[in-house]
Amino acid sequence: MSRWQPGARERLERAALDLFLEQGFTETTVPQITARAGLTTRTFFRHFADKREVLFAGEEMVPELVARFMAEAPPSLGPMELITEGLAPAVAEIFEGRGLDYLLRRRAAIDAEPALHERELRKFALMSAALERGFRDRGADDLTARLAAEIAVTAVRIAVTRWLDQQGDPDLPATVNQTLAAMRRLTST
Amino acid sequence: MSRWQPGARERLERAALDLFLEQGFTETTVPQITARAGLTTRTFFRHFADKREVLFAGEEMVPELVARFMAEAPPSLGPMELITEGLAPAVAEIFEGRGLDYLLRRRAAIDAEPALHERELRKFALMSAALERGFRDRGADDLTARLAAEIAVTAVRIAVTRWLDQQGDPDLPATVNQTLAAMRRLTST
DNA sequence: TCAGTCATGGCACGTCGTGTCATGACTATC
DNA sequence: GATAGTCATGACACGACGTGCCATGACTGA
Repeated sequence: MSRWQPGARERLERAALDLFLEQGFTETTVPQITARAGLTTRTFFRHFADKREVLFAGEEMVPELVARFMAEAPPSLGPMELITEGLAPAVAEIFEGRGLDYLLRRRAAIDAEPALHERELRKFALMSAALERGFRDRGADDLTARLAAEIAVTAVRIAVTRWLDQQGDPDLPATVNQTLAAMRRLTST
Repeated sequence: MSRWQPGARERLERAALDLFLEQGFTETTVPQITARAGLTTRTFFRHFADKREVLFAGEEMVPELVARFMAEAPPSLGPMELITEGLAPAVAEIFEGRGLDYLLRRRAAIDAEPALHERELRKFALMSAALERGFRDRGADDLTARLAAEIAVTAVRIAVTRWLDQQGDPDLPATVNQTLAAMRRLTST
């Protein structure tokens, strides 16, 4: 490249999100995205495995973050204690990387397209699997590990929804804790 | 048709599942499926919206079943009571339609292919949305309805996994109740 | 200067999924 | 029975997706 430009990935992500919101996901073709980004179709698929992945870049690392977070937590904590005490800050680290504005636009695109919604569900499933492994490594039995992991991601998923609904206020850790509290209240009914 | 044959859908479903297990989902082409079923490619896409749907036929009705089930339940029951008392039998009605053998083979195919796993997650998301609507119609506030719905489907998802792991014994309602009990025990820790 | 590496372009190709029209079997009605 | 309507299927063309392969040009290090 003769002159420097913002990285190809960023340009593709921006162009894709804009087009998805303008025209819809299905109506947007990969050549349209790459034309707007000043690249070719072949290059798009070198950066993203498929058309949806352009909205999910960099999320491969979430399982690793989760694994590290759990390995570093005090071994004395039981699964539920770990969730109620450690989940909120860890989640903030994962989800607050990009600006709220980007996240809201991204969610609008995802909500409008079942295929993207499915991909979002897979993201949380991967997070759950990482949590489950973590709990098992900390000595939990299989069922407890699975339950704790699913409860944790459920709380996170609901909290993220509410947090975005409220335009980011209160902040994500607080919303996670509120959601967890409401969950405990409900299940003890 | 001059001679009667098992319905086209059934033949396609059987052929597809067999091929997915023999060769994998990606390696199986739609023409291969239709050739084995004695039909043409165009006919496949008249019966199923895409290649994955051949393993998810008839599940559009689940939201309706859920809606009916909730409308018929005594209005006095709170969300959590409704889950602990009504979920198990309702789930059995939904999931025990086909033989255990089919369900186990189907799960093997789904577990081997992320794209199919995503579709499975969407099925549960639709169930959750139907439950959420039902809880709201029964007077629950938004957060409670969402939480109760997600808790219910989480329990169902885990119960189905365990039930299949155990080759169907104990039966699904019992497994759902065990799972719910374990969940309450864990969250009250 | 030369070799190696890396991102990109360009092209061919197989598969997916849809629109459209034609055909043939069954059904109802007269 | 003859006729018209409905329904499932076949056949074909086509656009979009995603991949394999090779060429090119920029940067890097000896």
